[in-house]
Amino acid sequence: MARILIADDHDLVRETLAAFMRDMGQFTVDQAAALPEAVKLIEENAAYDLILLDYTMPGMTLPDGLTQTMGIGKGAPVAIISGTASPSVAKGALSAGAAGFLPKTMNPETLLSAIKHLLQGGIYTPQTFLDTPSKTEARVHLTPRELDVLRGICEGKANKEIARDLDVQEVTVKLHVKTLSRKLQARNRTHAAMIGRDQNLI
Amino acid sequence: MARILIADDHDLVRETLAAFMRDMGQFTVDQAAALPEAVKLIEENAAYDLILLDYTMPGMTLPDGLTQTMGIGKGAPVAIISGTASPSVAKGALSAGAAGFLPKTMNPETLLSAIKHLLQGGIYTPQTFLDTPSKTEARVHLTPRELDVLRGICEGKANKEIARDLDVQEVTVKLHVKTLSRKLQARNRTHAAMIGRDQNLI
DNA sequence: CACCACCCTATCCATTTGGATAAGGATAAT
DNA sequence: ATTATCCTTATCCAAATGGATAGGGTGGTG
Repeated sequence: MARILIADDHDLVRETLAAFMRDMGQFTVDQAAALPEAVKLIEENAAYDLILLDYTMPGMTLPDGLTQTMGIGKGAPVAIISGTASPSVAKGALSAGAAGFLPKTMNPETLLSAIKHLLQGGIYTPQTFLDTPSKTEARVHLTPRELDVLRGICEGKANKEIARDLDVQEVTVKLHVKTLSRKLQARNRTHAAMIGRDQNLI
Repeated sequence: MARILIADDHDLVRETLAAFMRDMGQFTVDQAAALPEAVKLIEENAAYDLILLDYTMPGMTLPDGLTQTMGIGKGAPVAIISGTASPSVAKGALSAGAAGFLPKTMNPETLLSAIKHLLQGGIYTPQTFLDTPSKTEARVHLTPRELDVLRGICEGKANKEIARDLDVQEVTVKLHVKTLSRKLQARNRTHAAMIGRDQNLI
C-alpha cells in the first residue's frame, strides 16, 4: 500500500484529493495544512512513497521548501500541486528537483494516472507545459508600472489610451513600453504582449 | 436533503463527484452511466432537485437528450458536465435550456458553490465563458493567408518581414492585417494577436 | 550622505502601422 | 456565364510606434 502525504492549506481541496485517493483503495493518505506540519509528519513517519506540496501554502517557498522536503524525504518523489498553474513556475519546480507538477484543475482520471506514474519514479508534467523551452531562463522582473502598461498593451490599447488610464503622459508610457520590451526580449509591443501572456505576467 | 442525479459514463469521474457531494452531507446522490439509465431513474424516482448530465455519455445528444431530460424532470434544473469544455457547446446547452455548464476541471470548492447555486434555481456558467461575448456567436473564419499573417504577427514580426516570408508585397500583408483585425474585432495587430491566441487559431 | 531603483517628463526623428480607395487575376460554386 | 471569394498590388495620407538622449523627482539602503 503506497503511502502518500498531501500538504495543502485549503481544507476542501486537500480533503477531496485525499478522499479520492483513499477511495481508490490503493493508497494510505496523510494530510498537512502547512509546510512545517508536513515536515514534522515526514520526520516522524519515516518513509512516504510520494509527497505532494501545495505551491501556495503557509511556509512554502520555491525552491527552498521543496529542497528541504526532498532532503528529509528519503528519496521519495516530491511533486508540487497548484491552483494557479504557471508554466514558468512548473519549470522552476522541475529544475529544482521536483518529480512533477500537478495543476488542481486536473480531472480525476488524469490525476490518478499521474500519481501512479510518480509512484513508479516517473516525472510528470502536463503536456501544456512541455512545449515551453525558453521561458524559465529569462524569468524577468517587471516593475509594477511596467506591468500596468503591459496589461494595457495586451488589451490592444494605444499608448495614448494607456497614458490616460494611468494618468501619466504618453511619453512615459512609451518609455515603459521600451524598457519592458527590452526586458522581455521582445521585438515590439505585440511580441511583448504575447511573451507576457505566455508567462502569464498579465 | 437535496436529491441529485449524476449521469456520467466514466466511472471514476462519476464516483468521485458523487463521493465528494455525499461527503458534504447535504445531498443524496444517485448515479447513472448512460442517458437511458438516467431517464429510467428519473421516471421511477419522481423528483430530483438537480440533474447533472455528462456531455459525452452513451445516448447523450445536444440538445435532444437535454430537452428530453428536462421534460420528465418535473422542473428540476438540468446542468451539463463536460471534460472537454468548449464555450460554444456551453452556449448551446444554455440556450437549449440547461441550468448550467460545469467543466470537470473545476476545483471542488467552485463545484460546491455552483451546485448550491443551481439548487436555488440559479444559472451557472464559469466566468471563463462569460467574458467571451464574441467567441461563441462570431466564431470567425480566417482565410489561410490571413492565418499566415496572424502567425507572423504573433511572433512579433513587422509587416515587411511577414511579406518577405510569404513572398508577397508589404501592402498585401497590410491588407490582410486590416481584414483579419476587423474579423476578430481587434483594435490593432496586438489585440488581434491576443484574440487569435485566446481562440487558439494560431 | 551617496547610491540605487523606480517613476515621470521632454524633444527630435525614423519607421511602422492603420486606413481609404481602386483594381486586376485566379478559382470554385451556382 | 455569372457570382462569390480570395489573393494580389498600387497610391496617398494620418497616426502610432520605436528609439535616442537628457533631464528631475522620490524613497529606501548601506
